[in-house]
Amino acid sequence: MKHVLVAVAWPYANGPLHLGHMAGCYLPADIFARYHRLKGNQVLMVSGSDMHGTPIMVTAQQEGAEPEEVALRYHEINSRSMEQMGISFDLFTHTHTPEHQAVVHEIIGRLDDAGYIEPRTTTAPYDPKAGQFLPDRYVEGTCPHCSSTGARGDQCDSCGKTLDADELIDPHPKLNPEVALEFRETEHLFFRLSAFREKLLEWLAEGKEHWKSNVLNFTRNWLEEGLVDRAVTRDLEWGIPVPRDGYEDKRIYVWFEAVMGYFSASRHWAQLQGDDEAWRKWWDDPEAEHRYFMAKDNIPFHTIIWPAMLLGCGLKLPHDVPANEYLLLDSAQFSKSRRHAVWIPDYLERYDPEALRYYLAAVMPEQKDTSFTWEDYVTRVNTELIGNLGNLLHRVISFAQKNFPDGLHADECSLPELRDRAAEAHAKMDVALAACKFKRGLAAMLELSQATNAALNEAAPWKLLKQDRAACEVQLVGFLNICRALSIMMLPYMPRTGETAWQYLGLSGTPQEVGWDAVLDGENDFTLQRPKPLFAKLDLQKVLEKEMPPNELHELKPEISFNDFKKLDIRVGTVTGVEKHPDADKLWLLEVDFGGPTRRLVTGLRGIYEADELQGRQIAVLVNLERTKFRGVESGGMLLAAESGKVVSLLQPDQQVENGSRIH
RNA sequence: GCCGGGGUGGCGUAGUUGGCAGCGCGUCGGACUCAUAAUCCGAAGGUCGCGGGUUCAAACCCCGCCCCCGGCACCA
Repeated sequence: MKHVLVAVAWPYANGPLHLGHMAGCYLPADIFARYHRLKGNQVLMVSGSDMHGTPIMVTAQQEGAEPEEVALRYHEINSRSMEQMGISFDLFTHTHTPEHQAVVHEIIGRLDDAGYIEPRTTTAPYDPKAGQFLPDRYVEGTCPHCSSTGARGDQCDSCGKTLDADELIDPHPKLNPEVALEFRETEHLFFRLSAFREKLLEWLAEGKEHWKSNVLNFTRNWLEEGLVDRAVTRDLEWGIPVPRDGYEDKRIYVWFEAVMGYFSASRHWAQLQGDDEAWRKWWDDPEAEHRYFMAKDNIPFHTIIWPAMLLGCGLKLPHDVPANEYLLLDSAQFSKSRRHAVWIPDYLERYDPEALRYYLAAVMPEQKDTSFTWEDYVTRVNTELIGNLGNLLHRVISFAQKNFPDGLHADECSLPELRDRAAEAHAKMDVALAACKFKRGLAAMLELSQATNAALNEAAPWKLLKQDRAACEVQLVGFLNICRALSIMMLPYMPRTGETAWQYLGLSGTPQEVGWDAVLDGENDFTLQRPKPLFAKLDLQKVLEKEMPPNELHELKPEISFNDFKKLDIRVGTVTGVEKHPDADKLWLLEVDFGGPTRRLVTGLRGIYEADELQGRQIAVLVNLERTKFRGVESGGMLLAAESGKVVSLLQPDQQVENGSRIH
């Protein structure tokens, strides 16, 4: 019996969860946790909502609400999604709790005692009118290198050099250009991340054979490039207070405290159990294993920053960080702002969570990005989940129940070969699940189901029934035992379905109690219940009708007046020249003829349109947009294009018109 | 440009100590009728991105190149 900590990345509480979140970390973590529980190991699975991110403040501002209100709202929504999807957290909390705050303060104290936290005085841009410090990117001024006027406090777009805000000449707040900025001294706490480079390299040097190569490579690369000490406090109001005099107006930077949630949630869970020390079984036991589940964007936080903190206070390091790649939607990344997403709450309104668990496990982005499409979802659910697995259970149980309503009995196993196949599949699954290879585990189970379908056709109990009823009964017990095995084996993937099948089989207790190692134990007696199909078949046409109409009128922007519209000067022009931007890979420089002198446009269409596709083409351009420079080159307008998922398509008049023609 | 991942039959994919290239969907033919028009059997279909090299043997190792995806730089 082992103690296994299943730690899952903390979702930002600024929006609902989508399929990518599920496939990326919550489902794999849950499959893993359920597998270990079935094995009889002690699992502690924790996560929660990250309440303090800047995106939440932005969302709150947009909605005119308080950050806490927004965060709690999404925390509730996401907690419910987790529950409905059957993600079996021992605790799904959030970072805006007294328990989390207490642990964060404790960890900072431990790091501080060990000499890894130090205050440093820096100068930062301060807006005297607003009475607050400003983030560098909200500061504008004249670039000391190229004298361009629109340089930001973090970088000058004109010459591309990175800057500090205090290098700018005549700095002012971007949002209030008339205010003269001051630079005031401000003290912040820094985490001496750089002190951990050697220790982290040592840690990564051995015993990491089971790590995914991308995780390991990515991490080593980061370390090679060197670690920079990072500020862990910020001049903000939303976040965890800093336990130090003089820091009353500051908060702990979210990247620093959110990862501590793994530890705080373990402790919080223990308190809720009524045993404040219960967490130690996972954190103090040298044999305990910690696994962290997340998508690839989170790798450095879990392989460098959090481990550094763990080293700094002498806590247990991750055993594995099996980060996934991304699940894409129709080959393009999920995106909240582009409304390119399938949200979990929307999915759950119409479809079966267990079918989604099946499908996402089958296409899980374990080695590389994979795609969700509704067509593929319907196909795989109908053919693999229902046709192969669901139908097998249904055909065996319903046939046996119909013909032997009073029960079946056999003294020995009538299908030794098939039982061997089951043993083989069980062993394969065991290896795969222990190594977090969930697609492989699922495939092993379906192979068994497929082989059982074949054996059933071969044995043809519906024929035998008429010739030798007793022999048929014995044979059916053999098949029912395979169904029994499958109903346990499917539990990590589809827990509710496994339980339902168990009930139809008329077996006592729950399959969870019986456990993983009892998969091959055979029963001699079955008294079945009349089964109903385990899954509902999907109709592709109907699904597409529901899901495909673009949600055009969702999230409509606020209404504007005709006068507002008249402010836009949109013209037709002809592209007369196309060149590459000298310093940027994604930008074209277009010369466009509007009937007078040509204008230069900088546009991000490189990679979408080839030069010869643009040359000579008429396009629609917003020409009175404020001029900005893109990596040093000024753009005289914005090209209009339609965007749908991955497709970007230029607008053009459907017949040749005079250059400079207005669009209205 | 830098970093990471990937290019395998129409589509989606497996293949980590180099040893006859597997699987699912789709297609075609057949079997069966217990089952959710489901299941099973068989067939067609692959220069394993390209070019070199190492080896008795390369999808796998080495070198060079091309293309795709993501991150950064950046941008919509």
